[in-house]
Amino acid sequence: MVTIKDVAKKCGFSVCTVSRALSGKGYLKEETRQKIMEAVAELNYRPNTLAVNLKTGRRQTLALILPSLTNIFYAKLEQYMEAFASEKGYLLYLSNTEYSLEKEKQIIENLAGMDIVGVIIFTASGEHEHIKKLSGFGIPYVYMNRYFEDDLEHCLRLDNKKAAFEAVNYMIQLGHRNIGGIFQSFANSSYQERYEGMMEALAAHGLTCHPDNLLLDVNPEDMGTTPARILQMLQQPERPMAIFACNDMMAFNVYRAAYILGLQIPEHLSVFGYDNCIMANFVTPPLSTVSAPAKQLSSIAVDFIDHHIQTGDIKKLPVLNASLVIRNSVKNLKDYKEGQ
Amino acid sequence: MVTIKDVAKKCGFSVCTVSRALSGKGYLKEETRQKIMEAVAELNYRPNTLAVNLKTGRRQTLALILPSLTNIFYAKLEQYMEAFASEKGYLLYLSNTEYSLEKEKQIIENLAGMDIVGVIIFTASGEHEHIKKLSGFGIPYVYMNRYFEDDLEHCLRLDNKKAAFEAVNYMIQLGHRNIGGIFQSFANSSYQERYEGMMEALAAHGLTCHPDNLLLDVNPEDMGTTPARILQMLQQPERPMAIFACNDMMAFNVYRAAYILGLQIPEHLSVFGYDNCIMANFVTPPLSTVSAPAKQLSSIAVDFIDHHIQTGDIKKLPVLNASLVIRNSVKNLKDYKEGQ
DNA sequence: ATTATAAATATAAACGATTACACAAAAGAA
DNA sequence: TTCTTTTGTGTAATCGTTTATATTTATAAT
Repeated sequence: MVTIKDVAKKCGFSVCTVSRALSGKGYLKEETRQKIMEAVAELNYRPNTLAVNLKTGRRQTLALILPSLTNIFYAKLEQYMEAFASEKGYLLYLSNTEYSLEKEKQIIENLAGMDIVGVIIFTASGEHEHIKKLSGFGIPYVYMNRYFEDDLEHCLRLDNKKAAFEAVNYMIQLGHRNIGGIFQSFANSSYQERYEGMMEALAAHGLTCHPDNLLLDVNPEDMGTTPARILQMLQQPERPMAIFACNDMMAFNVYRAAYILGLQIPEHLSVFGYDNCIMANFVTPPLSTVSAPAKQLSSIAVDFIDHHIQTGDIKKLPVLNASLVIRNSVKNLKDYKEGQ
Repeated sequence: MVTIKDVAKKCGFSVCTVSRALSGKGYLKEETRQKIMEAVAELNYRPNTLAVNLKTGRRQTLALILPSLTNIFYAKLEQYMEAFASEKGYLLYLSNTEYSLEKEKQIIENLAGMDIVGVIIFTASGEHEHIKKLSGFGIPYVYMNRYFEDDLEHCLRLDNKKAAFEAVNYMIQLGHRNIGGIFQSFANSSYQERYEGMMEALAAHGLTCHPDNLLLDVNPEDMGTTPARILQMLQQPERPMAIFACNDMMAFNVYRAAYILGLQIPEHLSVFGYDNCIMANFVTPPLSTVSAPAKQLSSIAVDFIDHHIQTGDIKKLPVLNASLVIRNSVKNLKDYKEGQ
């Protein structure tokens, strides 16, 4: 590696002068600067950020911890995060836990020693003691879309319950009565909230959901049993006529099951998703889904961390609302009846 | 920040002894170790990796530069890369250029100073002088799925031409004659190769492609004109009965256009994709596509970099083959004819 | 008891940068 | 000329670690 010392030797000035020439601070003869720059160019010198950051104490990297990147919702978020972070002068270090708590813990543990100044995390599990530790290291952090009663000031939340309520309510309004649901593990509080929203919407209309039409604790990564469970649900005599899926990926699983069974969406089966990922536009028919304000979410998260770093105090985090994006995956039974 | 000095002070031993206790090297009384560990725990001390890496010269981070993460193919690759990298003891620094050459250049420029020891890049453009510079900094790098004549030893290639040939040939075998194509910019050599493969397959059967059935230089990010161009192509009297798309995302655009026009796939229109991204499984009907060996690609790339770092020499890179994954998006016209 | 060896700890020099401080030369003011 | 002030450059301390070397103490060998 070529160091600042090599440059100094090459051009005959002191290390300090070279450093000055590069940073542009302090007095410097133009001629000297030129010579130094020449040497820099010739040697292909680049300052070692390890050393620079160690010396200056400037730490400029934020960590974004996601459970997955194949869920396109996270991929979209990553884009926004990167944009906002770089706007504020931070680099983004991306980490992917693959839904593993172990990996998450390991990453957090490493973070403390890395030159990381803030952490934005979509934790995969309900456990979060390992994350709270970051406080001890003086590293600001924010949980995305999670509800932890004992650490609420760090939770940037979405009103998942309300959004799910609205989605299910929408289906009920269109005349659906027999509505099924598919949910991932409640260890992720946001899924629990979506579940509660669904149940409340049902209850508000005096409806219930037959246990056979409710899939709980479904594992998104499991390409084996997940499709099987959905197929099974759809083959019962009392099968649901509409399904609320806890996220788009689950909704796409329903699409596939429907395809296999020869069921047409929305004619024979209605589906509602959650995430509004890009593919929701491209499936046939386009999926009606809940849209989380990814941009806003990202902007607030980065701003929260930045503010904490700059001032040391904790900004109050809002609870954001998601909205419904209506496309063509839910049949309107009202029109149908009237039309006949 | 709590440093090793603080720990030393707290427990009354020297900095050096504390360092030893932590690394487990050299002689150390068990009692001392215990005391030190207590202090470490009490102070919540974590070594500063900036300093550690600066001192040890151990640089352990590889950079993976992708043009996008919303293209799920890249997301999948990221997963494998991370797995293989961590297997070899590297961390992965992920960077997303959003298809911008400017951003790519900027990232490369920064890399030289960061504690980055190797670069794996899917460059978005045909320009690559900025990447070749990495050699000057002593940073190993590998281009993924690109063909650069003047830097071939760093190109990990897929035989895109062959794969495209096979895909189009497959459609021809099933009886298709009027086949259209959709391609992104040829600045990305891999798309040019796919184009050539298609043309060769056509030519091999004495077929050609009407210019109106060939969309070139389509911009994947452009949600405006891209769909419009596809719709237009499909509304011509001489519209193609089958389409070879340069990647799955483009194929999904065709799906959407077909949905809008009321064309059924594959009954009225056949489609072949390229990438075998996860969603190819979930669209209706499941998409036949070219599958790049993502795992192998990742493994070889990481191994190449690692080998270069360890030994200093450049391993010869192979040209990998992609394979066809046949699902249900291409109609079999032969059977159809015979069936009638 | 003396010496050699092993075990436990400390001192101090790095790693590659930044920067406070010191110093010298040139320019301007008296 | 002499004293300030400005400009240009160098010296050396520092960031938080690791580690070669030195030093002390305990143990074993003679």
